[in-house]
Order: sequence, then structure tokens, then C-alpha cells
Amino acid sequence: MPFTLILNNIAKHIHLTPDEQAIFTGMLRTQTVKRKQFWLSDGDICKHSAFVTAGCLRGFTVDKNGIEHVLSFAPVDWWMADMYSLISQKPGILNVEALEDTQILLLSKTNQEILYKQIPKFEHFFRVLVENSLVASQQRLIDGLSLTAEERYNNFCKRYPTLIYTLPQKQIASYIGVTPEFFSRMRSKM
Amino acid sequence: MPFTLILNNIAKHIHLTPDEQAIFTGMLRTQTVKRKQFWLSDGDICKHSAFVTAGCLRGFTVDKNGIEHVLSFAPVDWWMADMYSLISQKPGILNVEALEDTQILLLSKTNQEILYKQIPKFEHFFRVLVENSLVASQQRLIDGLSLTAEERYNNFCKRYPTLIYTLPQKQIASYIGVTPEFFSRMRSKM
DNA sequence: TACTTTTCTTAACCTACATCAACTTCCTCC
DNA sequence: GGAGGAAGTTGATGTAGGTTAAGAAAAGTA
Repeated sequence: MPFTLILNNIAKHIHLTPDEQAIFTGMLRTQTVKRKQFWLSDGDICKHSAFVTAGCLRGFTVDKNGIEHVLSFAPVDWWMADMYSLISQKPGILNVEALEDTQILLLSKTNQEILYKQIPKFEHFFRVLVENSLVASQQRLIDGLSLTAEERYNNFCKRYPTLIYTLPQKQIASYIGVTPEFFSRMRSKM
Repeated sequence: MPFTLILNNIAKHIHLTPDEQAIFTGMLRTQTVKRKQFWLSDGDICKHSAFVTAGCLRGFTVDKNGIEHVLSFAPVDWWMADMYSLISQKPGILNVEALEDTQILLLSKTNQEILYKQIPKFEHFFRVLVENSLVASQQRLIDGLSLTAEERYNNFCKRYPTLIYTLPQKQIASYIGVTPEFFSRMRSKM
């Protein structure tokens, strides 16, 4: 099993002894999500955090007009969950779909809580992880309020340089908050 | 010193012994921010988390056209900081101004880190706090992408029922992401 | 290979919201 | 308590980006 990636991801913020690594990896489950399959659907209760080891996920919501809005992409080495649902254990609003055949490692909420108690360093790790997500989310909020679509696209390119080439551009359009048509027009002018 | 409020705020998520309470409150500093005064300015390095015990703060950024965008309000019993700057200890982008004469309790980043080591429960507390902020921030992102200004205003009213009456409406307009002029027109039609 | 489905492009027209400007009402502070 | 600034209103006009639609290109499927 390829746990190197997730252990390195964690090692960026906390140091684990071999024993602790074993406890942690023992809690993980592997799952494959084929292209276009859903890992999580609108209305589900989110019971796991997912860590992507291959492929790419996208998290999106669907508004009352049926339009999709991409909240986040999770390429290799990223975490994904419906935070609202994971925390509250109520039905969530997020859909998570694989953009290509994707491998994830699952950590259940239950195990995550056991981890917090047995190895408090994990509380630190996830706090830092969530803090960084919050900063990114707030920055995106500010960008949405103060930048034009073109500027937001440039930001996107800087922040996800790898994704620009692999992602269908309608997904990028949705992420920066414009229609595919407008996005296409915008790009042809650049 | 009125530490009851902040201790109750914390007691919502973790239980502290009297000794731990003493350690914690010993780390706090009181500060008064008069109406229209700034607690934090664009470019400052944020060295504290602030907890509001009286009054109300607003956090906002200023874009390249000089337009202000409100990121958050912090009435009594709320926390405020420039998360980006607090985490990275680099110059931030947030301005924090008192909307009325305001009392805050300050916890320095240094003390916060000492707290994490001495009383690991605080790591839990702040993780939960940040998780909730993240959920709120993501919800606001989704709302910005999928709702009209009017719907966002209704959401705002539900989420901050007390603030609607005390806040100048240009601040609400800025929070929901429209100009004061449009906001005024919108309200007269409701 | 051909067939289907999805994605991308282009064009004409539309709308939610912005901008500018002038006026009124409300605070606030001397 | 009154003067001056800030906040709110209202109207005319402007624009970024949406909608609809239809065809072209690309990618998945068999």
C-alpha cells in the first residue's frame, strides 16, 4: 500500500514515530473512484476525510437552477471532505466526483477522533490544515468581491498551474464563477 | 476583569479546570478600541487573536480602486484576527475597525502557542473554532456564486439578526457584495 | 472505423448590478 | 444647537457577464 505520500503530507507539519505511523495507517482504507463516479452526493452524510493518492476530485454544489458551482479541486496530495456534513453529521450539500480514475485513502470521522485522543499531535495537524483552508477560502471570497473574472483566472493559473492543462475548461469557468461561454470568450481575448 | 464571557465561550467546546482557567486568563490583555479607530491595518503583522467583550468590529479589505469589502463582523462573543497574517507572520491585507466603542481581550500568538503545549485542549478548541469559520466561509462562497443579492441579504438577516438594526446599511451592502446605491434600491422594493 | 457524447466556440440579445450625480436626511461634535 | 460631514435615496446611463442557440471540434465508446 502506498502510504508514503500521506505520511509525507503529514510530516510537513508533525513528526510521527514509526509506531504512531502504524496506528495511523492502520486506520486508513483505500478506495478507487472511477472517472465520473461520485464519492459523495448532495444529501449524504459525510463520514470520512479523503486523501487523494492518484487522479483528481472536484467538489461542487448544484443551485436551484441546476447550475453547478465548483468549490474545490483535489489533485494528488490534497484532502477532501464536506466539512459541514463531516462536523455536524447532518446531510451535506457537496457533490464530490472523480474527474479521472482516482485513488483515495479514507479516514473515518470516528478514527479521526480516536486519533485526536491517542496522538494529540493529529489535533495540531488538522488544525493547521483547516487554518490554511480557511485562509484560502477567505482569499477566494475577497477575490470574488474585488477582482474581475480575468484577474480571478490569472490567480487560478498561479495557484493551480498543473490543473490548467488537465482540467476541462468548463470546470475552471465554474471555479472562478463564470459561464463556460463567457470563459471561452474571455480566453480568446487574452 | 470580565472574563466570564470568554470562559463561557470556551466552555462551549472544552472543559477547563480552575487552574487552567487561571493560566489562560493570565495570558489575556484588555484593550479598548474607540469607534472608528483601527485595531489592525492593511500591511500590519497580526500578532494577536481578539475576542470581543463589548461593541463590534468589522474586518475589511480595500481593493485597487479603493473600494472596501467587508469580510466579517465581530459583535460581542466573537473572535477576530487576520488569519493569513497571524499564521504566516507576514504583512496582512485586513483592516479591522471598531464600529462603536469596543472592548477586546487579546491573546498573543506566542501565548496561544504556549497554550497549545501546556493545555492541549486548546488545540482542540481552536481547531473546532477554525472548522466552523471554514464552513461559514465556504457557505458564503457558494452563496456568492449561486444566489442573487436579495437572497444573500435574506441569509444575512437570518445569520446576524441583531446586526441588522445597529449596522449602517452601507456595511451590510459591502458584506453581501453590492454597492450602497443598489442595496438601497433593493430594500425599497421589498 | 464510425458513432455518440461531451466540450468548446461564436454571435445576438438580455439583465443584474455598477457608476455618476444631485439631493435629502441623519449624526456627531464643537 | 447648529454646521459640516457621513449615510441614504433616487434617477439616468453604462457594462460585465448571463442566456439562448447552433455549429465545430474533441474525446470517449464500441
